[in-house]
Amino acid sequence: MKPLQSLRGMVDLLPGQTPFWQRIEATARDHFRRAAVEEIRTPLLELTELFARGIGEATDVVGKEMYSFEDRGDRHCTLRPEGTASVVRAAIQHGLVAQGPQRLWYGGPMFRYERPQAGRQRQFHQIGLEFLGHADPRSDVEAIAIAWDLLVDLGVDGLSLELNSLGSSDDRLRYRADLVAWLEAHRERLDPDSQQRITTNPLRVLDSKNPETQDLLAGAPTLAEALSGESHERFLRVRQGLEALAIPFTLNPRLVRGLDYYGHTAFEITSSQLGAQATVCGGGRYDGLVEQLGGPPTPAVGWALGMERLVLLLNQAQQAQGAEQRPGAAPDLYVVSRGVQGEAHAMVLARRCRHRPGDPLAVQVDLSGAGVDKQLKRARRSGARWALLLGDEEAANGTVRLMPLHGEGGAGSADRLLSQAEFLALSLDQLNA
RNA sequence: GCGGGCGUCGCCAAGUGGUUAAGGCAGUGGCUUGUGGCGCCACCAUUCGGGGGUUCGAGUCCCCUCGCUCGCCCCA
Repeated sequence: MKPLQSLRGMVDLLPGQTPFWQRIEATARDHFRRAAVEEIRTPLLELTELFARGIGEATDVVGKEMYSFEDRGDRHCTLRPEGTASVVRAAIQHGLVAQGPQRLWYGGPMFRYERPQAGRQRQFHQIGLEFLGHADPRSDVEAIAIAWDLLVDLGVDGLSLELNSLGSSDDRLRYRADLVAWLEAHRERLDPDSQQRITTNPLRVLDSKNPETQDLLAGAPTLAEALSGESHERFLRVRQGLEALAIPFTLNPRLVRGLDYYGHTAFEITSSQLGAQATVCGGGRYDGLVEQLGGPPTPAVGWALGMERLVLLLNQAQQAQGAEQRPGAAPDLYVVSRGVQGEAHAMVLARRCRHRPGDPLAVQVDLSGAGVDKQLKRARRSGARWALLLGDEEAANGTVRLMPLHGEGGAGSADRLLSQAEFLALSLDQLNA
């Protein structure tokens, strides 16, 4: 029988990798706590309509990337492709937005049916932040600052923050008309992809990777020129806020986000050290979404960061430092035993060590029944700091042999014969002595 | 959905038409029924992702398929 494999684009996280994930999660939690942001957890499965209405029918995410199916009650269900729509739905459903501004974060798996490549999988993980009910440009600044500080704290370098303003929906409508007219006038000189997008999503043409198209675009009307005085003023205040916090950014007038709900501030944090999928964190303002999903008019801003891409960067950073990979769950103590009495004794002592008051120890018991030298070899490889040797003699007279595993160590010279009670009473410092 | 590259043991990896599929790491057993990063010995792929074809003969050539990977599109 052939062994089964995971589904394409669905990735197992093996023990060698999980410490990176735990570190990111712990750091994120800490930053959110310090910024008074509360966690919200929503279902992985939602009605398809939520995403269709929230993200936009015409977007790629909704048009071709959703994991959708009908359940046994003929409901149209979709595995969430992003977090914002669900969070907004939950906040409306439970009256959160009616209770005043909300500062929320979430984390977990998202699903998009795309061709996997570096930094992109079908099941991937995001951590996201959503501020609901704040219109002030300072909320944009704070949201971005939290993301920036988190990434910096994780030790990721080579990051850059790119910023743009998409203006109000009126601004965009006006600009869109101007842009389409201009693009139509230059249609023959555009690459085929961009020609397509004149009708499907003209703003995206600005983002084209075709060099000739980019050259041509130098003469196109810009979004910045199309901003109303009010939008312009708002964007200025966001920029000033970031400058006041000494968070470096570059203006990118071509930055256009792919989900329909974004307006005004849009930003991405990218890394030069990733492949083609260089965006680590992306977000912006989405003032119309809450109302569009049936809630009261509520301004909002948020972002999401891609865990896999962050893990990629942390891996690279570690390799660059040549850091040695230590077992993630190395025990303090490795218990080696021999003989019927000794083995029984080992189980009892291991449990006492794990549950002793004061300094509980992380203990691994060798369960192989192999010879003592084999067990000691494994003890060393486990990364444990000490080994405990237990045989029938020790079991009979209530003693243990304690052996430090790292450091110089001559043959057998360093092990200590202790009574059980003495051993259990040793503090971590005394163990090292 | 569209391109490019790749698929030999858990991991790394030789081998490019002629059979006995190297080697290293890890693993298991032993030398050693109780003592340290070793060392030595043994075991560890009837089979080269899968299927079909060409050939006297295929891991090696051809076709199909699956998977991985990088890129496009798009996004975190």
